[in-house]
Amino acid sequence: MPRPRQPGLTENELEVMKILWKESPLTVADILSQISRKPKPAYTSVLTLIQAMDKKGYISHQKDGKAFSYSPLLQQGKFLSSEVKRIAKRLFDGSPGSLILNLVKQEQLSADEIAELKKLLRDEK
Amino acid sequence: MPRPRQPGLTENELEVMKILWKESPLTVADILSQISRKPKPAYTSVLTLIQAMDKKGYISHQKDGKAFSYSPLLQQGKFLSSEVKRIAKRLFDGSPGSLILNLVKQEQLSADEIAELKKLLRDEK
DNA sequence: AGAAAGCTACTAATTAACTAGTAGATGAGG
DNA sequence: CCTCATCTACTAGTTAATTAGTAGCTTTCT
Repeated sequence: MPRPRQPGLTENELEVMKILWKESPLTVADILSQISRKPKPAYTSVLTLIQAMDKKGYISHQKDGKAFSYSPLLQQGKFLSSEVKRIAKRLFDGSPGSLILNLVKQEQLSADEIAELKKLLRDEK
Repeated sequence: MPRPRQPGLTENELEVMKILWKESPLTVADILSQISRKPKPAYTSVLTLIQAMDKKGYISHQKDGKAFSYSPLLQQGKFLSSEVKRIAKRLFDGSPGSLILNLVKQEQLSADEIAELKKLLRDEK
């Protein structure tokens, strides 16, 4: 039996999506220029990655002059939601509360974040 | 260039660690009997996985009668902390606050969890 | 139109992760 | 002590993910 497909996005795929979420459509060259990972991958490596993402339905392409330009299909908000839910399930057996408590305990939050959190909790009640 | 090693634990590795965190030391047969994934993997598949985890330093082994018994070396608390930190960085560029806010917004927490969160936030201040 | 520049498609190689069989070692029981 | 059950070690095959080169097509510019 085979290696199972990674749920969600791989690291490289996420890097591309983050770039496209900021601005789109972009060509492969545009995306490559914004990739900070080092060593910077070859043009064709990014192309191959992007073609795979296209095939998986994460992005779409349209002809734009000489090159293809790509746009995100997977929405950032939806991805974050599903990912956060998946993490909670994976690590805390589906209890988002446990995840949150763990986070609050170990991280020091900014005053602004604490204030906003308190406000959210008030409304929740 | 190669495929990079997955940071943290893979799904199968995590399943084994969860079992060992509940009770240890355990033999391969013990662990296999507690694996709920279906189809249940072959004995030798679990053995291979466990040997790899041993090599990676996640667990240790000692002779126990005929078979080896395994115990966790990676502590649950440490793993959760590092994992949660990694997720926050990956998804929210290192802002645990953003992760928490996203979680609180989209998940309905139990009354107990809300209470405990409020208490934590009070102390934090 | 012809040449240069750039882009895509195709091919190929590598490693991690996963799966499982076979053979040989080891320990337990009669 | 010998047989039987079980465990380990070794081998091997598969797919996903990643990397990048080469060849050929397409656009653009002169």
